[in-house]
Amino acid sequence: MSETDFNALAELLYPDIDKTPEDYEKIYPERQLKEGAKVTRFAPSPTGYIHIGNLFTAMISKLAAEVSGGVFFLRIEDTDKKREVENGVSAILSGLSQYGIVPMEGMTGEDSEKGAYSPYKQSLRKEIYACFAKDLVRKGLAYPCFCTEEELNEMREKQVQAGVNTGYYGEWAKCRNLSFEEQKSLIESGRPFVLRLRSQGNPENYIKTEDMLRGRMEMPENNMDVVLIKSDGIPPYAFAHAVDDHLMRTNLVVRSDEWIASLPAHLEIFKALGFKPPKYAHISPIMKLDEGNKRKLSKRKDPEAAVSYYSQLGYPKDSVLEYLMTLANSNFEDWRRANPDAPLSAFPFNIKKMSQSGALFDLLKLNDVSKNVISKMPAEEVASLVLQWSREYDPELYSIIKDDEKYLTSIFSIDRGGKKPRKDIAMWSEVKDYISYFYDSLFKPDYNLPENIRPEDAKAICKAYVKVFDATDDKDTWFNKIKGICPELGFCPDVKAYKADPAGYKGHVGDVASVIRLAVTGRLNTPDLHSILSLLGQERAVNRLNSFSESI
RNA sequence: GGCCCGGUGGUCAAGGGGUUAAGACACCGCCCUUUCACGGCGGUAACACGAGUUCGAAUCUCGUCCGGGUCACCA
Repeated sequence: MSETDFNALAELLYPDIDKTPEDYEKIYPERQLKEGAKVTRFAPSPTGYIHIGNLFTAMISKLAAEVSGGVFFLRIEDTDKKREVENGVSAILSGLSQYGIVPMEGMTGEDSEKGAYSPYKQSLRKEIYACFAKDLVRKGLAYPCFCTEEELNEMREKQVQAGVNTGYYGEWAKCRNLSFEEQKSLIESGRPFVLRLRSQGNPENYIKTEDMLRGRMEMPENNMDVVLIKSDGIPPYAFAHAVDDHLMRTNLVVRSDEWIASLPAHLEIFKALGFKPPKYAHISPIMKLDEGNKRKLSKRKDPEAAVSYYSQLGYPKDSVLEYLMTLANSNFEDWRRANPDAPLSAFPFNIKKMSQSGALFDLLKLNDVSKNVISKMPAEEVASLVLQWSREYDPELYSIIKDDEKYLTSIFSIDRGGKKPRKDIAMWSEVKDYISYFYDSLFKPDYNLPENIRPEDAKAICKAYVKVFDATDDKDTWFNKIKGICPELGFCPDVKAYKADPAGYKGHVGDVASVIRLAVTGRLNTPDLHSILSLLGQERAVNRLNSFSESI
């Protein structure tokens, strides 16, 4: 085919496209940013709720932009209408914003956006893609392919039988060498077609490329005549990626490492278009252990893949984010210990320090991180987050706690603050059980007396204690009273003295306290007992002591 | 299967020719302590395997094995 044929073909294929690539270069000029500033994007397809891996990449992209003084934007890749979901953009936006990720530019709602490189939704960029596609046709680097699905399948079968690589390439690429007349008549007859890249690559040649995390990589050149424009006029990922990221002036593409395999094709498309490719950071996906094997978290199979899973269980957003940070940069934990109160954004994130192998998602570690996060929150914040969470996910709990936020706050104030705060709540869904004994409607005790205490003694302890108990006592007075009833009950008020002579007593003051704790809370382990008793107040505490001694 | 990327304790990982091979989570023990938690101290536990280069290899090279990814008009 001659140059004039290419031009004629281009006109035939895209008669309505008047703009040239140069026009778009002017419309979307180079960004004026300082040296080294990274322009990154998060580019999901609106296929439903956001995946924890998506959140991870989004967070990394945002961080990379932030630490370099660059731009992080959101582009929606809605080029596959089959997979699209109603309100997909909103789902993504709300998923992100729940975790404090607000793009600086791009889509802001189902049909709204901000920024000078619009539109940020690929389905709205059809004309732009067509313009660059037309340009490639003109240059002889793209051609229409009229093969049907059946033909393609047939070809693939033959390739499998012949033991060669599958795909549309080389001599298998039937439509690659159609004459202009053939193309013309097929187009004019209305046959559907896709536009393919006329690959110039030879897999015996290797391309060298540099990945931000992996360093040098060598891969065979692409020789696939990949699809640039689908029969519906919309490009698949590869072409849209090249055009959009070039025009939006993205200079760092952070994406999951499953894209590595298609990098040679992407690079060839950039080259064909005359674009300078961005830098790439291919990050490893988050994995899980499934019957002894590692595999990528799957949205379909694994509930913990959806970010909603964590909201439902009530992990605070910072817990998830901090956990993800420990996976992203392993020095994060050291930094956090050194800067316990610094905001996440103060961390000197370094994308190059990211690990190259996929990390197993570790819920235990998440819990630990979360306990730390929650332990640092003021009681007011805990109360308000619990209220917020329960309103959505546990209406029963909400109805019980909603009317007295002050009381709720005092519950969470116990052993909070100071240098050694309690770390025993990892997620809000644990709270109901945790605070149950503070609410009569939740208090369903199952008294299990420790083996070393006889029921008669437990009864005697309650009886004696009720007589001296005063909910308004300060802590010292309170404890002294407990010590005070010890001797008459046969218990030792001093633990050390008891240990020196265990045979001389029924037990020690700790055992007495345990009985009181059990009577009042229904359990053997609780936060500070004095605070609990004060909060419960005289009447409720005494009632519980009495009903305890009746029921054992 | 071809191609690509990986492989340090159970998990996350530092370390890139000489280290007693960090640290965190989990687990265990002790201490503190009216319980639990917190905190402190200590412990169990790792360089996939085999060659090579080298005085010396977790580190460099090759091979093997294992794991992951990818081979669409999906992203």
